[in-house]
Formats: sequence, C-alpha cells, structure tokens
Amino acid sequence: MSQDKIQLAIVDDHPLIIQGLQTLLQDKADIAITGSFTTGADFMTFLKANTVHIVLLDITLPDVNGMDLCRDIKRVSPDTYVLALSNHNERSMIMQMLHNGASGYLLKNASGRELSDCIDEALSDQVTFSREVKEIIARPALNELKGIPQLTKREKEILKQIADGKTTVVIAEQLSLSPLTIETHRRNLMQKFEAKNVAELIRMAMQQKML
Amino acid sequence: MSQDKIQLAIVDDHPLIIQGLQTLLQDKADIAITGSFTTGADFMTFLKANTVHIVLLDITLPDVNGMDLCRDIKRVSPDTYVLALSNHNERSMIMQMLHNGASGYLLKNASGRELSDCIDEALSDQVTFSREVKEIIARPALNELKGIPQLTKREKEILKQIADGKTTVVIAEQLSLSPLTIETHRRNLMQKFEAKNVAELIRMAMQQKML
DNA sequence: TTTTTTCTACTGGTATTCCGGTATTTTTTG
DNA sequence: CAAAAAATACCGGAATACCAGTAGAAAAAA
Repeated sequence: MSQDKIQLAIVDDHPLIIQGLQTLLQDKADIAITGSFTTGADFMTFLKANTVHIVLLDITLPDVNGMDLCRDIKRVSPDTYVLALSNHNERSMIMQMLHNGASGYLLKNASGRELSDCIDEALSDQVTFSREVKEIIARPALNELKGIPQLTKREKEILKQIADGKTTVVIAEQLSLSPLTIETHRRNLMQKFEAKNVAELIRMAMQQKML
Repeated sequence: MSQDKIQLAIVDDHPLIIQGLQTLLQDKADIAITGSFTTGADFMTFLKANTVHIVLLDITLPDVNGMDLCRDIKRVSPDTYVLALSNHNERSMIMQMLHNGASGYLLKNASGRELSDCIDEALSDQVTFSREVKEIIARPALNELKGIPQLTKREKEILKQIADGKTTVVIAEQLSLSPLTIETHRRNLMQKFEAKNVAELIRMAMQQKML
C-alpha cells in the first residue's frame, strides 16, 4: 500500500490557480490529484468520505475563513497535511494558520519549484514555508522596530471603540473603568502611532491594518 | 498572413497564474503563447522587438504599477490589446485601466470560460469584462444611493488634511480660509458619513476607500 | 521570584471639537 | 436665466480631546 500514490486535494476559489497547480503537479509521479474544490464546504464533504494525504488550501474562500477550515480539517482527519496558500503576508495570519494545525504556508507568488519542495517537506512531516514567508517569520522584532507599533490587548480594544466614534466617557462606562484610564490608553495609542490627534490615530491604525 | 496564430503574452508575477493561463489557453487552436513575463520591464523589452496581439496583464507587478505599464504598452504598440487581470475590484481601478487603454478587465477569480470569451471579444476590438466586473461597473449611482456619500472637491481636500492630523486652524491657514469655514466643511463631512466625531469620520472614509 | 510590562488612576489646565443655528457669495446645472 | 448646489463665513456655548506629568496594582516575562 505504501507504493500507492499520495492523494492530494486542492481548495481554491480561483480556477486559474487550480489549473496552475494541477499542471504543475502533473510532473510529480508519486502524487495523484484526488479532487479540487472551490468552497470549504465542498471539500469537507469530500474529506469525510475519502482519504486525503495533503491539501493545498487557499485561506481566503468565499464560504468559510481559512483558520476555521484548517481546524476542521485537522479535527476530521488529523493525519492530513494542510499547506496554506495565500496572498496575505501578515505575520499574524501565518501564525494563526500554524496554530490551527497547518504544516506550512506559501504565498501565491511562490514558484513551482518552491511549491513542489514544500509538498515534499510537508509529506515528510516537516513544517515548511516559501522563501518570502521564511523572511517574514525571520524578522520578528524588525517590524516593530521599524514603525509598526505593538498594541496591548486593552489598547486594541479601546482603539476599536474610538474608531467607532465612542467618546472617552462612553468607553469608560462600557468597560467599567475610569474615564481617566481610557484617556491614558488613548494617549498611549497616539504616542505609539505618533499621531497628533484621534483623526490621525485612526488613519494610521487603518493604514497599518490594525483596524 | 491572417491565418497565422494570434500572438499572446502573459505578464504576471505569480508563476501559478501563468501556469494556469497557459494550460487554459492550450485548447485554443488559434492562439500561440509567445511569451510569459514576471516583470513589466521584461515584457516591455520583449514588446519592442516582437509582435504581440494581445497581452494578459496583471496590474500588481513588483516593478511597475499596472496603469503606467498599460499606457507604455499602448504607446509602444498601439494595436496590442491589453486585458487587465487583477484581484482589485475597486471601481476606480477599473476605470483607470480603461482610461489608460486597456481593452478589458478581469478579476482573477474569473472562470476559464470567461477568460476565453474575453480574449475573443478583445480580439474583435470590443471592450470586455468578467461577470463580477460588469456588476461593479453597472451600479454607478446605486452605490451612492446606498450609503456611500458623494464628496465635493473641497470636502475631499479637507478630509485628507483632517486625516493627516491637522486642526481646523491649521487647515484654514493653509487654504487661506476662515477656520469657521473649515469647521462647516468638517461638520458637513461628518453628517454625510453619519459620524459622531472625527475618529468615526476617518474610519468611515477609509472603509469607503475615500482615503 | 524578581523584573518588566500592562493596566489602572489621578491633578490641573489648554486646545479643539462639536452643536444648533443662520446667511451671503460663487459656481454649477437644468 | 433661474434654481440648485457648493463654498464661504459667523455666534455662543457645551463637550471632548489633548498635554505634562505622576504613580500604585496587577499581570506577564525573565
């Protein structure tokens, strides 16, 4: 049985990507593409009735988000390797996918060679990344040193409320805290983003995709 | 000479997409893929020495932006049809590409069938879009009626300055206007966006991609 | 268990925004 | 040209944000 082909599935809502992956993987003699799917639900149905050794998973699907789907896959079939495919190069996204059981993370601009290597590595139970992703992971503090501020949990919470148009007093009431505390947080936020006032704060935060 | 194959080029920095396009277009007997490129510069070099009837152009390339590249292509080779391929579904982006000479605009989640149709249409000198893009173009006023406010020139100008953290007085000085005027504009902006304060105003504006 | 970070809270004062109006002039559009 | 829209400008006052500090308690990291 061990000489049977590896069963590989593709989940991606871009037909072009599916097409490209299929063509690329044709060359690999030991791999059989057992199915391709454009929604998470479709794939989950398939997975419950079939063996899938490895799945190439686009984490931005129309029906479900990649994190949840990944977790579901590992729950239904813990031995299936999940390779995340994505355009998102944010650190947090990568980390979340790994946390949810993914074996690796590739950006969609990865070369065919990289993809092929990553599949091999994943199948031999290694965690694997495309070149660009490795770079992102490599520099943890570098980003923080270079402008993008790190926010605490409370700060993120309060930032959202401010962006929502809530005043210091209202936020304080909602969180059962002193307005003075909220103000301190607001000021710390402004300092972190080097913003002169809330208007700039919100702009900065949104540009940095903190909102 | 008219029974010669159509020369088609692909410009995209995602190898997977190139792969997918190539596979897809294999079926079309009258089309020859004359080259695929991952940077705008590479393609321009090629274009200057070769005939290209139609180019599938990813408008988010690492080296140059799609608008400029499209304009350059049409300048060097006015008879080359440019089909823009993109993930961006913003109206303004579509319009800009058309304005710069593109024959059509496809989202990357278009099906192979759509792509094929669009190529045929472009080659017969029609302007062509994938289904989703058509929808975006179709509703011009619909958006405006449904929440997204129309801003006047002045309002846009002042909105930008507010987002930049400038106060009423500073903006007034810069525009040689009374602070009271700026305040009126700010208030009108907040009313249009149904925002309670500047924080919410900026969030709304950015979400609506007015900033 | 120290040390550091985060969260909490304060004083006292200034600057700015925000509100509810009103109104003239200029520009655009039917 | 007349009507509508946009840009300009004003008053007075209440609410809120912003500044420059300081500091204890709780939680997280070393």
